[in-house]
Amino acid sequence: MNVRTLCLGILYFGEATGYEIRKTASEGGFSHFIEANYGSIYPALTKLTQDELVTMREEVFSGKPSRKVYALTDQGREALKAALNEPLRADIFKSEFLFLSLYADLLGTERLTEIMKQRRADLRNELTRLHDAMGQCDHPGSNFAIGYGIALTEAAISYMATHAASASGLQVEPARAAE
Amino acid sequence: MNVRTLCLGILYFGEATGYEIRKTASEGGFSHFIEANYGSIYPALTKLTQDELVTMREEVFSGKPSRKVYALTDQGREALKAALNEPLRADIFKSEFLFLSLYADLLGTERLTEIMKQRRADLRNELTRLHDAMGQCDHPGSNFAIGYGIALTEAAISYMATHAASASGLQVEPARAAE
DNA sequence: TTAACATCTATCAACTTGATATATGTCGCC
DNA sequence: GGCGACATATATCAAGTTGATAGATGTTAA
Repeated sequence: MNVRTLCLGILYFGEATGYEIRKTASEGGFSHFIEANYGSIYPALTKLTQDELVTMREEVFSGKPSRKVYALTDQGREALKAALNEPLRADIFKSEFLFLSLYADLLGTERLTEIMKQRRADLRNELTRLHDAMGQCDHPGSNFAIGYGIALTEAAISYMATHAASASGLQVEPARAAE
Repeated sequence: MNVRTLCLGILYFGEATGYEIRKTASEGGFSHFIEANYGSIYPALTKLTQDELVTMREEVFSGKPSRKVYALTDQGREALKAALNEPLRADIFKSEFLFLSLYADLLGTERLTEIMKQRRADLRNELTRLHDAMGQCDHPGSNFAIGYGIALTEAAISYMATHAASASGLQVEPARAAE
């Protein structure tokens, strides 16, 4: 899925500026499965405007930078529908953390401990963020997506907890804590 | 993390061709958290050879296409260590499936049912693949990474199972199956 | 008042993706 | 034997994305 479809999808929920689209994608309730940067969003919005899938309205204020508010057209709504009926692509998951874990023997206990601690903190924060997002939202589709995120984050936290011993010393046999 | 570091990391476990590196990254036991294509691997290997972080040995066979076997140098091993001590980047997760779930009301029951069914099948396959990978491997770091994948895949399967009712008709209130 | 942070636009080099092309070997099957 | 499908192995490239940066202004807290 490309950023153009992503923009259409976010604009489906209401008009927005490029800045707001990025915020929704990268920091909002959906940020656990979406990502987009300015460098792809702004060109996408320009292209979508040209193709008349969105409209652009510039709000100009004296002595303030203007904002460009984009909104979905009927054509845009159809294009979104069409895109949603394309063959579904597989999820993408990339984890530098897991990559690092492969090289535990190169890392040293201190670095390893720090990484594991950081990861546990990150997961807890993510879980809080997701619970907040769930609380602020009663749209069924969104709840399904956020719930999925919560389920996976909880599983990750649980895995980290049960593997903490082997995690801080991966070179040691796992799951044989105290012999 | 860039593809150069990824190549160094894979070559740490032994020499390989570009083809094999891609296979390890995209289909091997680590493919649930790593990804790389020829278009990034081949340029990366060329650069790494120039920088003397890897060596290249060309195996020529008469009447067979030659293969270029790459191996880590001592400098390369140091470069890998250095890269592993860089600040850790956040995981990346992108899911077209979850994105789609946001627009359940645009989709129609049939398409939605098909997607959910497909996803359950994909998750089961992924779990099998991970269990196989776990069985073929007794390196502690790898087991930790694969175990993490198994834990999250199981959580996803479980979530799909408990939310199947609301999933095939997201426009309906979730978690109120049989009233 | 001053620094930090938020809103909003936009750009761009470097990198990655995804598809494709080329050549040959191997395996199963009728 | 021959045929098609798949595996090994190289490589390229347009199009798209990332990640960092720049610039202008507003707001908030110390």
